[in-house]
Amino acid sequence: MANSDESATIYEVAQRAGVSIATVSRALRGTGPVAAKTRERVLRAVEELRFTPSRLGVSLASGRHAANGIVFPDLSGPYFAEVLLGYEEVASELGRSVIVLSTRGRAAVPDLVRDLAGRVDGMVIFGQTVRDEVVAEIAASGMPLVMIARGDAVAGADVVASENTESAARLATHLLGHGYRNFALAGGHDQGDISQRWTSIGRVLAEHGITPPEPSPCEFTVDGGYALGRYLLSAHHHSGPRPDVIVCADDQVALGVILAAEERGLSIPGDVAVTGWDDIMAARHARPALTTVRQPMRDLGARAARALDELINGVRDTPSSQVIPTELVVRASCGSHPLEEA
Amino acid sequence: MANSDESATIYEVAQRAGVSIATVSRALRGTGPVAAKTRERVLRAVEELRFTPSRLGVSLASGRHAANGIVFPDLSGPYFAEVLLGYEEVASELGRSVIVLSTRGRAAVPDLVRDLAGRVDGMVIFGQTVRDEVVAEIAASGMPLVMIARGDAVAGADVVASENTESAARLATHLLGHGYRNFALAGGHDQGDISQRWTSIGRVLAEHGITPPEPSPCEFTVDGGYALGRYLLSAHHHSGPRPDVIVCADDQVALGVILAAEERGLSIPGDVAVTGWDDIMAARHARPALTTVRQPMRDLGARAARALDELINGVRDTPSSQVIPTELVVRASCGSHPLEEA
DNA sequence: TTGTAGGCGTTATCAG
DNA sequence: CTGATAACGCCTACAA
Repeated sequence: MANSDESATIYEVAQRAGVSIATVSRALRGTGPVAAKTRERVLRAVEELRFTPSRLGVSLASGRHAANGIVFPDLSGPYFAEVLLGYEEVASELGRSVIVLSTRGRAAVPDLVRDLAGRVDGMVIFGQTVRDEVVAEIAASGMPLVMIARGDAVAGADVVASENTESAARLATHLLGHGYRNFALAGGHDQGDISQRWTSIGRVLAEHGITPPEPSPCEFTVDGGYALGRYLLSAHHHSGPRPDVIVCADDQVALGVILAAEERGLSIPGDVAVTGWDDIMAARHARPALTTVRQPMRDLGARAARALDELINGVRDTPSSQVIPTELVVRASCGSHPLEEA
Repeated sequence: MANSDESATIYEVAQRAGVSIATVSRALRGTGPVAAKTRERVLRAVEELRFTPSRLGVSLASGRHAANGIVFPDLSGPYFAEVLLGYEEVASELGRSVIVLSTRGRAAVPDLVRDLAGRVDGMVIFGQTVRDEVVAEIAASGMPLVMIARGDAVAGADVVASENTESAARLATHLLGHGYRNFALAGGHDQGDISQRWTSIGRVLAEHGITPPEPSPCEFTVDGGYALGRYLLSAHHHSGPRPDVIVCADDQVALGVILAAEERGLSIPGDVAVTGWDDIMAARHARPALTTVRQPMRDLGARAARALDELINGVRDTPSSQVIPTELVVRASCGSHPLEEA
């Protein structure tokens, strides 16, 4: 078999079929009239040569990449993976390839994002991964844009986010119902979805005459939560009493805090209650099982993909904003539940 | 601001700088001599027009996509996410974009893979995601190819896998040391890395005079493990005695089996021991903590990316095969440890 | 040192 | 119905 390394071009097909390249293109794309007999000849030539149109040629001529990008702050942990899953699934169904970019640990993020922009027809960006200025530049260039989990809107971009304010208030209220009064907030963030939650929790606490604590910063990983947990639960570092509940920015942080508590010989929720956010797989299986707020991560990705497709195809001209509801998932880590058990 | 929607071309830059496009190209790519003064004019024009070379143009002319693909059987669960993380990180460092494709639930996989092949300079494919015939076709077309976690080799393709046979034997030996004799294997697979493990475990059992059990098929998810666990642990469905240890194909299955055991009122490891594979995050936090075999998932991705880069750049002409060692992680779910505690 | 012109692989617009 | 031919945006011999 003389397997040529390079794949055939439309010219070779045309020559073999004894027609012009225009006819080949028409026959293949059904974009114009072609005599049945001619089409057959073309198709046979295509078959024999195993011709596949070059993506580059198609894209250059049609002006479309048939691909879209997604920019993550990080790819570690279950949260982003789930979003990607939902995104890829829908994008693929819509006939679009997915190019992923993680900005984690990368220096020249703006350049990477610009490069990505040159490869796609539109992109999704997680809030707080790319400087506002760069996002604005991309948006201004006319690139269809969908922001995920971003607090403030960007001109011309769609927004898909999960609900934060109400669910955070529900969580706070639930914890107050358990009788906790000395809250600690694990995982600081001055903008984006997490800050929305802290603000909401702070408001509820204030309504109950409790001064909202300042969120303690930490990395959003198990290790980060562990380190912060050790700090929060050590007597040395605190003037006031030990917190009776630690509300964590996400489940990974919460798992780390639980580890730290165990190490200190503290029982959960007996000595200190812990809650997470997201409802990742480990939350359900943890010891104790983690009270958390379930985010519809796949749906987040899926909706972003659909919104982006609408933008790209010009189905919609006005930007849309979707907020997906979340669900409070009460498990053992926040204490026994007198209400439910009554 | 008259922000043109379309970005500038090299022609506009050339015109503004009062030079030819060839000079612009040379100035930008440093691919030929350019007078310092001329270069300056060009760079200023580039700046003013915010010119970014079109990827399509560059790729078409240079014959390179500066991108590579990766084909997953699925994107759910922590395993694939970790591999992707390692892969994207290295690929990005090497200046290559990453296009992901998940074949899960998709009908026209061969077409999707062919399309992907048209967008990249090389690709990584997980074992058992694409029919051998199609893989061979891609390889024969001259596309640099790296297979991950695939049992048998493909002509011309690199292979990166984690070690299975030895670690499975180690696991089996450890469990025999606990005194277990009635094994169940959860998660059937007739080829690929998982079948290697079963084979290895079977061999060790046989050496101890135990007839190796047939692996029970199930979906590789928590739900799949739960369903199978219910079956394996129900008296009705078994003529022989209940298994005293269930070795699972991966951690997710194991977590599901644990759930099923709990539901049946069986204690782990008291009534039945359970082991997983991979060491995903939930394994460490599960109740009881899961004995498992840690796979270096990020490293798997990272090495695949490097191997692929070598193939693409022709650094290597003979295919390489890497096997990454794994680590037996003994936790509570397989029983108390007299040896360690002695 | 710089410019001209051909090529990369399609699509699409015109004439025929 | 079909065939030239001009884009699309860039790179790079080859000439000047």
